Amino acid sequence: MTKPPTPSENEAQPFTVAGLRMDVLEGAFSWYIRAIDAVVSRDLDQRTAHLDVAKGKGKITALLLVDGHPGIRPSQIAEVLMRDRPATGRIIDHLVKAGDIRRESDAEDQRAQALYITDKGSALAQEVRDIIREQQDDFFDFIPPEDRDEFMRMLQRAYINMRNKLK
Amino acid sequence: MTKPPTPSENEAQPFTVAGLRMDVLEGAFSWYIRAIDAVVSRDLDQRTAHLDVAKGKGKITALLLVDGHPGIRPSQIAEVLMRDRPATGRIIDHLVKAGDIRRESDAEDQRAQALYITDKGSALAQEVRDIIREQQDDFFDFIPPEDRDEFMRMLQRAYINMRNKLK
DNA sequence: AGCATTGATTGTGTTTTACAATTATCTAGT
DNA sequence: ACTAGATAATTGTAAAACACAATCAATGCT
Repeated sequence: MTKPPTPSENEAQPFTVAGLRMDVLEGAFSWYIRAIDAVVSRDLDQRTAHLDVAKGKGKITALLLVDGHPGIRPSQIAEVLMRDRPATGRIIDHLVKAGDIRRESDAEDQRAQALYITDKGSALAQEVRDIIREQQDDFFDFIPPEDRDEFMRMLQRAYINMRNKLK
Repeated sequence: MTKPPTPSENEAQPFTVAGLRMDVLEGAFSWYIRAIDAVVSRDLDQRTAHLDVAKGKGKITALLLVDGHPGIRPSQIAEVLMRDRPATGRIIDHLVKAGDIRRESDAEDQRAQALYITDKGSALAQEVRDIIREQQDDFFDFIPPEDRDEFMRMLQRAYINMRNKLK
């Protein structure tokens, strides 16, 4: 690939992918967010391929939420996942069929369900947590530990900020 | 959104969504990345709903790449998008039918195509860039300008690091 | 010339995803 | 207490995204 004239007023490193300068993407946060999401998601799919939560768009989150919040309702999970209730219900179906969680009817509200982790699900949750930690160590090893906290705070702030603006 | 049900005992709020403590998600970068991606993507879909590139999973990137790299090949776009060639080909089909780009056959390699922006596409690209900039200003206004560069560098490093590990 | 490689398209089947409609339960107002 | 409206969840369905296999054409290497 020929070396193009470097952009005059742009001092950011014009880094390339497939021989293409990426500065044409307007240096948009959103593009990198999406790309990182794609890589991380695929990698996570591979690492969890042998588990009930494989190919997870929301199964992992649902499992960990139930594990950490006994008696949680499907609608609460839906809100965290930012999915509608039907989609969330099917994720829960899947986990129930696999024997990782169980449904009970909420004592305070007969309409609602209360979800609880099973022994099998609890073991699975622990396994998933280990996998997530491994992935984090592998992918973010270039960030020194003290900067990881900073990065995490930045992501949390972005997430909170965005959620607040949506309503 | 549900009402905040926990102004009772805790003052060091550990960060909740829908009344649920989120620390059960293992403080995983990947979870926040995915959530932010979902919010940003939906918002971008709304902002571009009236354009040819609406509902874009890759159309916007493809358009900007062609605009910034005259003569680019579909396979190069596929590599940036991290999609397979069939998926990329259909995105290009869509943009060609809409009259935003045009195909020519590459002079150096008769198998390959060389893609060029049209006047219509060029105007669209400018419009898209404006929208992206607006979105960035809206969503990341909580980050002071000097920290935005830092955040951006962090994202770029994460992206590069991940891509390198995939090979 | 022969053969493996690369660029691109078409076709197909699976999986997501959102939306509408339905049932059951709760809450509020009269 | 009773009705009206809101909320929790499920089922059904249609549209869209996505990956994989097969095919065809052009290139390059030996």
